[in-house]
Amino acid sequence: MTLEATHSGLRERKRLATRRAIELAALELVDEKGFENVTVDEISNRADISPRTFFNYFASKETVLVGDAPVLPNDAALAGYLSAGPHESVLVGLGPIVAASTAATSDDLHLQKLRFSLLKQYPQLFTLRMTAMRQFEDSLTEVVAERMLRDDPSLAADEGGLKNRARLVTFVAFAAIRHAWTVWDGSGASSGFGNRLLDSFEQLPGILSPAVSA
Amino acid sequence: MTLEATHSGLRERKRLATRRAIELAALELVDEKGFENVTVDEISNRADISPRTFFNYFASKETVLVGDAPVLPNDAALAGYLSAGPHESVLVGLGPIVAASTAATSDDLHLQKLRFSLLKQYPQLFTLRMTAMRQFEDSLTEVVAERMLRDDPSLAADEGGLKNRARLVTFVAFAAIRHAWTVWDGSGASSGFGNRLLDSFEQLPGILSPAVSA
DNA sequence: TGCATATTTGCAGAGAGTGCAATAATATAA
DNA sequence: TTATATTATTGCACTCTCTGCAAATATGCA
Repeated sequence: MTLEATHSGLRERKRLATRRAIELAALELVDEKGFENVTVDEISNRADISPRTFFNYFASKETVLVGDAPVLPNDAALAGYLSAGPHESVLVGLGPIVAASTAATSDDLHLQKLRFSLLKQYPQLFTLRMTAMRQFEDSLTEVVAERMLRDDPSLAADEGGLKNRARLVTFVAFAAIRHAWTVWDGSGASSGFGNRLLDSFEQLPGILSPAVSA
Repeated sequence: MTLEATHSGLRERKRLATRRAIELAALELVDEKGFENVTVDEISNRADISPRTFFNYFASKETVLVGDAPVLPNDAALAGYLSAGPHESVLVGLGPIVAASTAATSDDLHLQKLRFSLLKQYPQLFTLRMTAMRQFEDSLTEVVAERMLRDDPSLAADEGGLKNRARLVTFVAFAAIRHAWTVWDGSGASSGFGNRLLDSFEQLPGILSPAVSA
């Protein structure tokens, strides 16, 4: 139910098909020839549209490659996180939520793999994707803040402090996401990315411990 | 002692002056009119050089704005971190090193403030700067790995695991850097950025600890 | 069918960025 | 100082990205 997806007239379907054709053409071409050796004209040719139409769908040659940012699911996992109580880590508990968010992609497997490979290969694209995630980051920060508030209602007294603390948690969560990306070897698709993600989250408390458990 | 800085003939000094003039012109213009309303031609005009020369100094309109990435200092602080021993946190101890690295800028205060303001205002620029920090990130990861090895020589058995662990530590350190940036209000220059940075690092244990102090 | 609305396309043009060759400035050695 | 080598600056032509606008085309709906 993506706003207009239920309508699904001929127009809608054609638009989606065109969008997908452009993405596919772009990803394949860059995979074949390298980012800097591919022009928008070529992409448009392969996708059977005019160059002008390309820019009706995507703002730039980069944005067509990075894909949509994840969206926070409004489901049971989220509710569970919010009410987990003060004995569960505010940080590690974020793992399953992030995993659920990133799993909900409209891409098929082929596109996903191409994207992943390109994001690893071109830091500029990876970084652009991270920028695109800012909104997701903000939603996450709000969720964390609410969870903290539920765990300890007295935090409401210092709203600014709460927000800052929540932001730090979110940033660290994104560090875990980056880590999962970096470590996940495309070939080792043996274990899905979701598991890899949870793994990185669970490693987080441990990076402190060499000093603590001494 | 930056490779050729000791030479300091007329040529070197002119080059530096030109570089600085371009940076200043670019930062001021973007501050005055907004990023998208400034052209390379305008920047070149104000800096009294030809547009072609602009691209001899900087690869793009963006790179002139973000400044150079920090470099790891090879000093006492670094040596202290490496030999701090297993009872000091591998993560929090990174704070002073990062603070020292970011403090060593060739920018004067005016440029620094303009840059900071623009990086906050334009996410694309902030992201570009983060990309530029990748090399610094790699150096940091190596330092962390060596420190871990000194703390526990048995880790040498699993080289891949060590590297991954060190990477996670570095990524989390960068989360702290981002946090410091986000929280630091330019106006509140009352406490320098260095202190703000240390503050964020010291908040990390409170977030990573398995459970709150319940 | 006929009308309203959305999509595609071509075209002209601004701006970013590059390669190349000419020119100017600086360094160096006699 | 002068001749010569090296490096920096510049102009020019060119490719590519991206935008505004208006004409043409396709779809939705009564």
